[in-house]
Amino acid sequence: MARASREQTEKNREAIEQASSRLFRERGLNGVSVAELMADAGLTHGGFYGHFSSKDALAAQACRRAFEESTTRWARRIESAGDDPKAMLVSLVEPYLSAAHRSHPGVGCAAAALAVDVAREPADKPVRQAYLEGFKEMAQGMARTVESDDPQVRHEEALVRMAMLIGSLTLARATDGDPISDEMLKAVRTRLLGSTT
Amino acid sequence: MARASREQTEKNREAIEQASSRLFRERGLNGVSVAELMADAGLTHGGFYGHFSSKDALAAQACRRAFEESTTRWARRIESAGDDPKAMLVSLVEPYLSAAHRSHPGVGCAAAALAVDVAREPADKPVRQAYLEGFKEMAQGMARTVESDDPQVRHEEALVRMAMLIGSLTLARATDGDPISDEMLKAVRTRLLGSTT
DNA sequence: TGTACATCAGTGAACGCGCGTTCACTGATGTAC
DNA sequence: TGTACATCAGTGAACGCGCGTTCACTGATGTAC
Repeated sequence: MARASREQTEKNREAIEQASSRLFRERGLNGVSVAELMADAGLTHGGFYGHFSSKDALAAQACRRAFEESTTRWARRIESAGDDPKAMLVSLVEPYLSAAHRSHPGVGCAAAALAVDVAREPADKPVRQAYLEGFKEMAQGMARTVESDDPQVRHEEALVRMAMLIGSLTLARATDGDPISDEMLKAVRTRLLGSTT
Repeated sequence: MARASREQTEKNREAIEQASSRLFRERGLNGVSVAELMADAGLTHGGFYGHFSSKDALAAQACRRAFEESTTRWARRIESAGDDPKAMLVSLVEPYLSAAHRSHPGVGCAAAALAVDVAREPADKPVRQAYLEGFKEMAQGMARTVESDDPQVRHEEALVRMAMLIGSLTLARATDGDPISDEMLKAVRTRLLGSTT
């Protein structure tokens, strides 16, 4: 295989970003090598630097993409729930605190999967800015589910709910295999949605 | 330097565990090399395997030690607060959601610092069991601060609070440098302690 | 539309480097008498 | 208590390996006429 068509080149870049977005969430920013990412995209490692200037640059792009997935999914769910804040909240929380989400971090919430990795990156790494923007957008989505006319109240409540969701999911993943993992998801689901849901 | 005395050997092992407990929390289980750990303890890397059978074995031991720090601290604070559940809760939450805790993960909560790393480890790695036991002990401490006679209620509420604390701290670390980081800590503090505190 | 050729996306070997782990060695410690 | 020597904690070089990145090369793609 030699020179690829413009169309194919674009597809390849797409494949690299998609593979990275998934694998970084599954194994962490330092848990996947460039060679693995490229192999997962069906390419060899040498071509990587034709698409990205460095692994750090890709990390930022993959982070952006992972958040796009998450925010788009949330926006769709919020739309489907109509104008009912409670229904919106249910549509976000139910899938978030599910066993399926716990066991598939690669296609799950970027804010939860990448939080600790990003926290350990130096302040000047591009991935931090990408995370910050993505997280703010998710929090804005969550704010739409808060029943209040006060934007400040909505903002604060949204942050509390984000902390609960991400904390719960992260802890459920770390304790997966033990009953307390399910208990963790259930306790927060009940707290956010009420015991009847 | 040749053979060390029994006393010195014990001190060295202690130093390795302490360095690991701190550095693993700061940089993650895969973010520190054996050589760095040993250098931090004032030793050269070759002697490592006289103390531990593998880096994995040390990771489990360091995890246990980090949790011991955290649970001991919590137990001390709970004792100091007397029999007042509200005072107990304040004594745990105030320092937890502080800027100091955010900026010093190496001496901070093990459950928050290691959660994502542990979640990515295979089920059979010894560090997972160490995390699980440590987390359960912290949750039991938190359960003592819940005002209820029903153990089930205390357990569930403790899990919700753990999720809020760990989620909030983790997100505050990932967004450090932006105003939303402080807002995150403050929102959860207010929610847990009330606005007057 | 057909031909000649410059471009450049992807390949795979290679770079220096740091990793976890092993091991021959050193010499002070601990022990046997 | 003093002496002779076996033990073994720590050293530092070395192991095979995989990392991020570079680069000479290939040959189909895209373009100029």
